[in-house]
Amino acid sequence: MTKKDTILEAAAKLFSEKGFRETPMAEISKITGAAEGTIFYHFKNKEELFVSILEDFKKNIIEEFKRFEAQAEFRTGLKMLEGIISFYFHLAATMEDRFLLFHRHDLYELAQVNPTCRGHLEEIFTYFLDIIEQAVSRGQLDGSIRKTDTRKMAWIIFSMVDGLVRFNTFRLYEAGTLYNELIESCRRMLQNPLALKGEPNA
Amino acid sequence: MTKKDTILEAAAKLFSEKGFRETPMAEISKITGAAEGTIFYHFKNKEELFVSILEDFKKNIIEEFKRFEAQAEFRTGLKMLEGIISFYFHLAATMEDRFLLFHRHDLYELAQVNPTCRGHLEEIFTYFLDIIEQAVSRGQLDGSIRKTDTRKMAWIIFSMVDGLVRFNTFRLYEAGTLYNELIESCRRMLQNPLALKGEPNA
DNA sequence: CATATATTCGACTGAGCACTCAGTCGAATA
DNA sequence: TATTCGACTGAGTGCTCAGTCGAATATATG
Repeated sequence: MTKKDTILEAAAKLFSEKGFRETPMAEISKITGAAEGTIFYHFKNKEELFVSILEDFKKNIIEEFKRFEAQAEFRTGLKMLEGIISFYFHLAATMEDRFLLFHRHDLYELAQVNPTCRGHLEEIFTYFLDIIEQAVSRGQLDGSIRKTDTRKMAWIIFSMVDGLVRFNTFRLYEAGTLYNELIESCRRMLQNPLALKGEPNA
Repeated sequence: MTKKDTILEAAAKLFSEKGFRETPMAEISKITGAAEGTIFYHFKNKEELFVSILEDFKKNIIEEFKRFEAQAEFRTGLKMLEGIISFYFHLAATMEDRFLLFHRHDLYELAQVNPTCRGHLEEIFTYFLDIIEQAVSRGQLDGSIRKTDTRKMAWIIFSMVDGLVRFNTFRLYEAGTLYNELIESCRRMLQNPLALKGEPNA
């Protein structure tokens, strides 16, 4: 691992745990053993370092989901949606620190002034919304999901799922215990009443 | 309005817009016309000022909801829940800056080290969850809502609603356009299938 | 009116911080 | 052997900012 990567990794951890503003460059330097100058040699400034981390997160998370999509097979769109939600929970647990970063306000603030940052953030959102929407569309075709505006439905589902992950991240509630209820609620929200007989969910 | 109130008001606005760390005391001083020393005369330190603002927000929002509860009347628990969601959206729009504060990470960070702050935050959450839970319980009694764990259901609903408000606050999506879809989704999520004939929702 | 108390003022302090820059060093290349 | 390169160093710089302090002014009280 190069020194640059070491810095990137340590900074990601610190920014996640303590926040962007609250992490002095001196601390990154101390932890990595790299001199402060070295950090600025690799990254123009603190902001660019942050954006690099976000870019990595984006790449990682999309890659993970691509792998998941390629490997998994679902009988219906509804099942696919359940799989996506489940995988989102799984990722949030295994990449907990990165999700903390993703849920921090720093990011949304920076996105308002830094176009590169905004670009990455939007790509992440768009990606999630797209695959949710894709599952909903498929469900509408195969009859497992009722007819609605797919994009709007995607927003609502994403809001619900990500909201619970956030509560979990902030230790306000143990989201895992809500998982079954969440899936059940989604089913009822989406299910095509006509399909009840033909496609049991048990 | 006393000088203290002027400071409180201006600080709330600035903390909401720019964040806690990003708002220097000097700016609060400049805007209010109060000297920096005056601010520290009324509030021990910056943190205490922030917590005072949170306390005000808590009082205001709970008061608003109390007024709403007292005035509104609902035929069923499900209708009551729809009313609550609607009112939450309404409040988020009219008290937009305070909600921004409520959705900022600053708050959750401070809550982890400052017990008073944590206390207020938990009271706010508890209050919202309680009234949602109350509506769900009532719905279960009158048959408009299916049987589930009421507390878990409250978390899911709150997560969904607050998540959309947050997207709106951060200008990621115009939450208003999702309102109808949201209500419809909630209905389906909660509705007691047995009650469909007896209690039409139109 | 005198005295005490509450409030307000703003210059000042010192710590913290992002970022700079002149220079080191080891490896590659001429 | 001489020269160039570029990763790396860390003391130094200038600025921002929360919080202090002593003086000034308003308000209340006897």
